[in-house]
Amino acid sequence: MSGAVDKLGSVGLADALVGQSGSPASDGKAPRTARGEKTLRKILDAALAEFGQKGFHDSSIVGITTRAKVALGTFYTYFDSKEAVFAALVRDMSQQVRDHVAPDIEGAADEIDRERLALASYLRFVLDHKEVYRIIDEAEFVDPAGFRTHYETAAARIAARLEQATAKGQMRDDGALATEVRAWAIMGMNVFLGLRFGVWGRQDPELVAAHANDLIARGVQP
Amino acid sequence: MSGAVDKLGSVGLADALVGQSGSPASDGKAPRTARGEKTLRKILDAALAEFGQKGFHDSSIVGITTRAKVALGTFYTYFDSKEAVFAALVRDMSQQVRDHVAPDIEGAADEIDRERLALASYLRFVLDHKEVYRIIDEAEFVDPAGFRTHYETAAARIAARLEQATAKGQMRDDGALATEVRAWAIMGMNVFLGLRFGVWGRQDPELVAAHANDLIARGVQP
DNA sequence: ATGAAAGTTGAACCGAGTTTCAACTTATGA
DNA sequence: TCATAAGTTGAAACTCGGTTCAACTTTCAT
Repeated sequence: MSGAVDKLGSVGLADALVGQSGSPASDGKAPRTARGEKTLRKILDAALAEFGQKGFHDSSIVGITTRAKVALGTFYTYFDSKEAVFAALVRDMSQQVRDHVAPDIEGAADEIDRERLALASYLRFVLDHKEVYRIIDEAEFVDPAGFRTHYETAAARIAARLEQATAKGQMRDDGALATEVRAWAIMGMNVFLGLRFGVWGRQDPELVAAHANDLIARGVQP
Repeated sequence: MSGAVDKLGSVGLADALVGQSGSPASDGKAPRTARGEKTLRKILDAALAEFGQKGFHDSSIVGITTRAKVALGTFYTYFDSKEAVFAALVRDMSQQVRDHVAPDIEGAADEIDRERLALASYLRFVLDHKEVYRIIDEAEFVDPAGFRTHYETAAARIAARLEQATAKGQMRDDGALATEVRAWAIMGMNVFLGLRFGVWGRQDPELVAAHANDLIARGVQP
């Protein structure tokens, strides 16, 4: 619930700044020593907590540096602005979700059941990382590019799995548009079930995922 | 695209302030004359445009009053704060969506097809009122109560329709949880398809709705 | 017609929070 | 060991936009 980055097993600190491909906003901000690396991690942890609890608007740099137990000015050694930390965080969190779900969907009986495992895994993740859910959602307004990338990437992953299902004859082939519609539909489903049964209320992830998967597999027909 | 409130056929101006049941934030702010009513409408129209284009953070009261062509101080005759207009707008927009969809789903062949009509109608709405989509989304952070009410109400409406479907033997009865899961799943689907094929891209609503409804009705099975 | 109520105006106030910066401390490697 | 680079500090400058308010104008009921 407290949601420190290291709790989630943060991947690549410098990466959060520099991004997977190319530079984000500015360079020369990456830490050059182990000491700096540690400070950067403290700031990211603090930012996650601050933004997750108060949202972007009500969060402040002072709030972040206080939590991180560093001086105000230190913040600007690693980030150009409030928006910049947020963007770094979005990239990081987006990666977290991916890395959490990936191993959980490996041993799937069939391609459709894989989606059930994915949803269950995602729901479990939301259940103990509500802050992450919130931050990604708020990215729609604070870091639109990061937001869009996050969802387009996720949709592409789902679509790829659906292609697999089609190839294996486990899914009806209704053309490319159908596949994309299904991918986005499944993603929207997952996100809203996360909101309803992970953030606003609590419910057994396996149960919810089972019902949802039933919908995907057979629809609602009697 | 410009999205004036009157373009949407705004319902109850005073209602937007006072809310359907009870008072929102403050009273004594409702206009008492036709002149005041007109000014309030101008401000709400301007606020919709401003928030829709720039988002809450980058919007300003000055921006709103300039668009509305009224003095800065006039704003405070009708609203207590920036948050207050936003909340009023959310209530209003939430109503708009409902009122737009309702008539479109009346002549439905069967209960499941009703969901197709609902989605198609919603997609059409999003297509020419992107601002509304954005404002409701941003409500998650600016007016959480309004946001939650909007989606819980919408989910309840979908669930009620699904009950109907079950009663008529057009839907499998898998218990109460299944119904709620389905309702939220369908809602999430609709929202994300709106984002993908209405806000970010454009696509024939009827086509998208047909594919999505197919998923709901029969699932993806071969 | 006239006075009170409703509505309008915009300059000025105000607080809050971001960002800068020059002095200072710690680490590193030659 | 010493010089240089990296990192840290926090007070103060700066910005910006929300909010207030007292004077002024319009409307409307009597």
